[in-house]
Amino acid sequence: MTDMARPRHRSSGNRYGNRPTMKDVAARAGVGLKTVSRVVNGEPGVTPETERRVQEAIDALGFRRNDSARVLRKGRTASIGLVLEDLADPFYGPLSRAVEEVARAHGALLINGSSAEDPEREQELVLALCARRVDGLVVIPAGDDHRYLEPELKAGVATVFVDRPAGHVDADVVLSDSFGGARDGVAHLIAHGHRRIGFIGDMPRIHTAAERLRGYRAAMEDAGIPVRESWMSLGVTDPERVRRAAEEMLTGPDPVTAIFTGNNRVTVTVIRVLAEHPHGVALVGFDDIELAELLRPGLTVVAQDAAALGRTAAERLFGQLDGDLLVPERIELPTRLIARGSGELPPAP
Amino acid sequence: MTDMARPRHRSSGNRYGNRPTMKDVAARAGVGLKTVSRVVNGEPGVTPETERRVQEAIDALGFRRNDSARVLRKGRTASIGLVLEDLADPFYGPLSRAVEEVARAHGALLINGSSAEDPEREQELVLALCARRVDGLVVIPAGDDHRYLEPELKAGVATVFVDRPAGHVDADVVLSDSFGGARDGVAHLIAHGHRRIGFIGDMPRIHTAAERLRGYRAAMEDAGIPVRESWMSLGVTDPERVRRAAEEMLTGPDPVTAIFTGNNRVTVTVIRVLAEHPHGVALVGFDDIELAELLRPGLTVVAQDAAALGRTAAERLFGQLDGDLLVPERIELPTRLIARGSGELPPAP
DNA sequence: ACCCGATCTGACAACGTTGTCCAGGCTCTA
DNA sequence: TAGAGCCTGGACAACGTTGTCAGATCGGGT
Repeated sequence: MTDMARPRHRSSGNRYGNRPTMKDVAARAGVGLKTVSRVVNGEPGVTPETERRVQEAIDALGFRRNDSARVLRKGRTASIGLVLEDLADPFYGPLSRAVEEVARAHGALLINGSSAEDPEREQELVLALCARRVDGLVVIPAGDDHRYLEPELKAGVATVFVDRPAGHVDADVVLSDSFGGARDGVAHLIAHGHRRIGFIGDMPRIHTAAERLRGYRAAMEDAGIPVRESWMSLGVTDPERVRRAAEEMLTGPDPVTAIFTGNNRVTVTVIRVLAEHPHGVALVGFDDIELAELLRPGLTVVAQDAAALGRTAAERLFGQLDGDLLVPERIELPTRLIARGSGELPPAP
Repeated sequence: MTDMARPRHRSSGNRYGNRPTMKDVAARAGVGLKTVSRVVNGEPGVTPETERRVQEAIDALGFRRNDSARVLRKGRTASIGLVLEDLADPFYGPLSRAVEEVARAHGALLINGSSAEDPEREQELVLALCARRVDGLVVIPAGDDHRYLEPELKAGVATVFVDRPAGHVDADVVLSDSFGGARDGVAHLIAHGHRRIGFIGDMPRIHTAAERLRGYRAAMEDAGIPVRESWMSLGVTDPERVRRAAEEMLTGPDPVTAIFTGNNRVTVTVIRVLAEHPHGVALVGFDDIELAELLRPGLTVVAQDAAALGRTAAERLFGQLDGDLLVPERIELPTRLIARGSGELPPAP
C-alpha cells in the first residue's frame, strides 16, 4: 500500500507495468494460449482466419512477447557478454563493434561492461553476466586469475579471452603478437641508427605490457645494445606519470634519442611531450592512432587490428556454441609496422 | 537424438548445460527450497549453522542464481538498453561509457546495439530490447518516427532520447546545442574576416545535421552574407563524398576560404584534404578530436561533451524509473568553442 | 450415412525463482 | 508446567512462455 501515487505507470508493481500477456491476447481473441504462441512464433497449423483474429488482439493490446520467460523455458538467451577495460578507449570501440556485428549475424544481443582495469570489478561483471545466463563471454581480462570461472565453463558457458590470456584456466585466447610487434618496432628504430632507446609501457602485471617490454629487450639484445634501467618505465598510463617518465628519459644522464611507447594512451602523451622538446626525438608507438599521418612528423606505429581481434574472438565463441571447436586454442594475430616519419628520424647528435 | 557427441558440455539441451538449481542445492544441504533462496539473497531468518550447510552445497555444486527466472518473478530486470549509431565512432565511446557508469551506480547492466544509422535496424533493436524487458532505454535515434514505441512507453519502459529528438513521441530528450554551436563556430570564422565559408555536414534528415546547417545559415545571415548553394553540401559522411564536396568548394567558381564541418567524421576527412591544399584554408569543426592541438595548425572546434550527454540521459532515465520526472523534458547542453589555430587563419587572398 | 485421416486447437506441465503462509520448535513468563 | 510469542524452515503458487499430447472439427471417400 505504500506506493499509490504515480498517475499511470507501473501501477501493480510486479507485472512489468501491466503488460498484456499471451493469456490476455488469447482471452481477447477467444482462442487458446498455445494458439497465440503459435502465431507469435510463426509456427504452422493455424487457420488464416484464426491468425487474423490473434494478430488483431496483439495489435490492439500492444502485446510483446516476454523474452525473459521464453529464455527460462528454452535455455538459450541469445545474448553474449563482453567485458572490456574501457569503452571510451579508441582501441576498444572497433573491437566491441566487431563483436557486436558477429553477434548480430548470429541473432544474439550484446551485453557489455567495463572493468576499468580492476580485477575485482571484472569478476563481479562476469558473474553478473553468467547469472543472466548469457550464452557466451568475450573477456578482456583485467585480472590474472580466472579460476572463478571454472563452474561456468563446466556448465557450458562459451568463453573467449581477448588481447590478454586468462590466468589458470584453459580457454580460447585471441591475441595480437605483442612481443613480435614490439621487437619489430624497436628494431626499426635501431635500423635507423638509434642505440639509446626508451620504453614506456603499462603496468607490468598486464600481459601485453610485459610482452611488449620483452620484445623491446629482445630487439636490443639482438643488436647487442646493453639496456639501462633508466630507459624503461612501466606503470599506470595516466598522463602525469607518462609525462614525467618521458621527461626523465630525455634529460637524464644518458638521454635517449628515441622512444618506443607501449600503447595508444602512452603514445598520445609522449607526442605531446615531444612537441615541446627541441631535438627531433624519434618515436614508434604500439597501436595506431587516427590522424597519425597528419602529425609532423607523421607517427610511425606498430598497428594491431582491433576489429579483427573482436571478430576472430566472436566467431570462435559462436563456433564453441555450435558445438565445434571443443579444444581451446591460442590464436595470435600479426601486427603491422607503418612508417610515417617519426620512427625514421635519425638520432639527434 | 541428433546431437549426441559433445564430450561434456550441454548434454541435455534445455537446462542450461545442467546447471544446478536451488532445488539441487536444497537437496544436497538437506533443507527446503526457500531456505536456499534466503541464503542466496541474504534474507534474515536462517541459523548460522544452516547457512553454513547451504553455502557449502552452493560452493560444491557451483551454483549461480538464474537471474532470468528471478526477473520473471520480480518484474524488474535491472538492465537498460542503449541504442546508438556506431560504437566505433569516437563520439559514442565516451557517451556509452558514461551511460554505463550511471547504470552501474544503479546496479543495472547495459545492453547495447548499433543501428548503423538505419531506422529499420534501430526499431528492430529497440523492440528486441523491449522483449528482453529492459527497464529503460537510451536511444540515439536513427529514424524520425518512433510511434512504434508507444505501447512500450505506455507499459512503463523508461525512455530517453539523446543527441537527436524523437519523432512523434513525447519523451525525454537530451541534446547538444547544435544550432548555437554551429552559429558560434561560423561566426568565429566571420569574425576572422571570412565571407566565403563552406558547410559540409551529414544527411539532412538527421536532426543534428539540419540544426547545424541552420546555425550556419543564421550566422551568415546575421553578418549579412548571402549564401551560395555550392557552399553547402549535406549527405553521407563517407570519405569519398566528403572529399569530393570539399574539393568542389575549394576549386569551384566562387571558392571558399574557410570550411565549417558538421561532425568529427567529416572534419577528419577535410583535414586530410586541406593538408594537400596549398592555400591556408580555415577550418572549424563540430566535435572535438583527440590530438587536435598537435596538428599544424591546431584544429579549432566546437566541442560537445559526449560524456555529459550520456550521463545526463542516464540520470534522467533512472529518475523516471524511481518515479520522479514524470513530465518529459527537453534538455539542451551548451557547446564550447576551442580556438587552436585552424579557425583563426585569415582568408587567403 | 459413416468412418478415416488430416488438420487445427487447447489443457497442462515445466523452466527456476520468490512471496505468502503455515507448522513446528524454541524461549520466556505467569 | 502450561501458554504465549517468537524464530526458523518448508510447501505451494505464481511469474509468462513453450513442448507435449490429446481432443475437436472438417472434408472426402466408401
